[in-house]
Amino acid sequence: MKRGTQPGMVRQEDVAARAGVSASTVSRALTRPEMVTPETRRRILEAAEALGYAPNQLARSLRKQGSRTIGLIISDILVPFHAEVAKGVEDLASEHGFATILCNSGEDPREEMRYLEVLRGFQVGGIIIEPTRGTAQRQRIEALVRSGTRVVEVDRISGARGVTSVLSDNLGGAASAAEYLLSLGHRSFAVIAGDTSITSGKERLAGFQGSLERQGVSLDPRWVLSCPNTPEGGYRAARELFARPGLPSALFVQNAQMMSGVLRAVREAGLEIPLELSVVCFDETQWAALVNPPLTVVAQQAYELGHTAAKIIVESMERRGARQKSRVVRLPTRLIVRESCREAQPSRPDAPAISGHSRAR
Amino acid sequence: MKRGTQPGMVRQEDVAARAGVSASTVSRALTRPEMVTPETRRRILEAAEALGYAPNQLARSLRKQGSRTIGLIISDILVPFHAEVAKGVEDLASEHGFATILCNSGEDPREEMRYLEVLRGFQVGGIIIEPTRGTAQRQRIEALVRSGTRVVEVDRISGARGVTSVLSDNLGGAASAAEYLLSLGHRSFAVIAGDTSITSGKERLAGFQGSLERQGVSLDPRWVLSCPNTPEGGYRAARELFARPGLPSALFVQNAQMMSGVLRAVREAGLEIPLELSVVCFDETQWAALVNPPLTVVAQQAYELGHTAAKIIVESMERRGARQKSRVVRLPTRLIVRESCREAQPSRPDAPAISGHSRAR
DNA sequence: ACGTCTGCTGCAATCGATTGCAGCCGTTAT
DNA sequence: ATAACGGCTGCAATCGATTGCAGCAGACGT
Repeated sequence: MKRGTQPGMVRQEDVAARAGVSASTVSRALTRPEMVTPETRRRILEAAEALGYAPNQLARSLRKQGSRTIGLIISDILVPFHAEVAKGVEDLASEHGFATILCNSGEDPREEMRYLEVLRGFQVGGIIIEPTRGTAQRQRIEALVRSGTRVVEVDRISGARGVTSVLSDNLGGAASAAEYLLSLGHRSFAVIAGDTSITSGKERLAGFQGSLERQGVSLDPRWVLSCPNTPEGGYRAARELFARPGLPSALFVQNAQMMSGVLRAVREAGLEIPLELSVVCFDETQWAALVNPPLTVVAQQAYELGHTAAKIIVESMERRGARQKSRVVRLPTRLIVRESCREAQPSRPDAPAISGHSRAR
Repeated sequence: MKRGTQPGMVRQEDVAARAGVSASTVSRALTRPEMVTPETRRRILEAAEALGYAPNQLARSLRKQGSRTIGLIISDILVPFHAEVAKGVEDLASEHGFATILCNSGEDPREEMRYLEVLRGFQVGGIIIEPTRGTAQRQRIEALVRSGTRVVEVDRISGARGVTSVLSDNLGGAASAAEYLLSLGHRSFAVIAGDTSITSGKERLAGFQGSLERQGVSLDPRWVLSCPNTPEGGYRAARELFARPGLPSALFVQNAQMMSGVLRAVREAGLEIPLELSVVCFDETQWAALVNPPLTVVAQQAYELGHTAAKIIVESMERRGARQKSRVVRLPTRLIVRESCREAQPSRPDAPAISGHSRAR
């Protein structure tokens, strides 16, 4: 009767009964084979197989004080960059027998805090998070770390002390874009910077600007636009830029989400890339090579970002003694040159307002 | 000393001590407020807050015989369609206080079986799976369902009895593509069908072909190519088609992954779309409107697919009495007309082999 | 032949939250 | 005044796997 309520529930004890041993022995046969006579072990495995036994991870984790689980908090799995990070995490996790709990914070600090709490409740072995700006979360993260939870940040830095971060060399990546444009002769630039309150945005802007300045070229702040990191944000920013007189000859877009919006604006404005405007953007995507013209981009190693973060957590769990010390891992970026930039025209007297020719269908 | 090992671990008992009650009362204050005096409850909540208490979900789930968790098995989170499904699942789950465990099967039946087992071990409340072909998995799924685990299939059908499936109206979607092309006057067609051993591929092909036949047009099987559901697969299939003489005037590509490969082949072959070839593909993507020309596609409600599947599981858990009966939910598709098709030329004497002009950069 | 050691197994406590049952106290009806 | 009742709380068992400790058998040495 009692058994009937959960027909599928097979416990170690059931396996033990069938194999004629005690539950302890079953446990040992499964987790520490060397402690059990081969013959006994064989009988137990056979019984387990016959009954379709699967160990109850909840009970195991409860006893072991920690589950083989990694919590992943990202802003939005629909953004290909995040999906790649997630894949990297999941691959490494599953390779080591860990499960991945996926949480979409939607860039909302309150959701992020809630998830942090939820994951703690699940006794996860570690948390990988892409932190939003905000001191409340930073403090929460610090508290978690102090209480012994392993936390690794990806893509951004919250500023919390004692946390390891894995991210791209945003400075270097943006600088390589700047250098490339400079080498083509460009001297006037616009930047669609996106959300500069998060570290990645800040770093990319600083990298781009710094590289220019090292070459004695200054970036006019009126041509640097902040906006939400979304296609819509990019679209609006681009529209605003294109509506102004004296458009610079080159544009740097700080991520691919915004870039897709920029392309829409480009199309609507009837601008010719790279004829009238050279463009480089951060992030490689499936479609960067498919659009017209193929885009020159700064590629991040998104998969490796996630993979590395997960590896740090798993390794710190395996050798459980050593307390992880915090550090920052930077993964290099790579400039992929395609066809969205061309040499700056020697010296147009002064940049004429872009012509208003009708959209080229 | 013992306490010192896990400094962050606060238990109900600790909260109870601080509030001057027993652990049972703490439990009730948290989960069944009406059973506790308001004043007591207030003291308990205060103590919990002060100590930073978070309930141990593992212990709770162990006792309750089931966790508020949904397992999601998909082939690859990098495919935008799957990411959207995942987002739909995660959104609904988190709305109801469920966590989502993400598993990438990589389309590998053995991985899929392994994950099924892992998820059972986690005592998940339900499993959402995108099943690969194969009888072994079908049987495993049937066994799971018999043993009381809630399983919902998305996007595809494994054939397992007793399972609810949520998928797109592939037949209707493909038919709408066919009808549209027919209405433009096309009479000769090629299809890049992808993997026709999985139900979605099979259904789309059947829908396309069926629609043609109802109009008295037949589909020449030599112009129907199977291939892996990947960009590379689409690329190779397209190359093969383009190398043959007598290319039909319209092409149907059965998903977006393959479509991105097809575009590459189109570019390399120097084909003009829609001038020399009209194209429709299944799946809406971020980039469908960005490429040249913007693609006419059959859009699926991917997010809703995941959302609906998760809802079925959550609802069946809430009213735990009722055993879910299996059913099939079909979500409609929508044809989005852009610019990748044009009217068929009245009557070219006979389709000339495509010209081999050099690649237009 | 006896003691000792090694290797395997079982017993029982444990992880933290939940819940049936019983006890306690104050209130109300008779 | 006493009985009955209802509301709130605590006790202790429970979920399933793990593990320190002890027991037991067989091997080996002397």
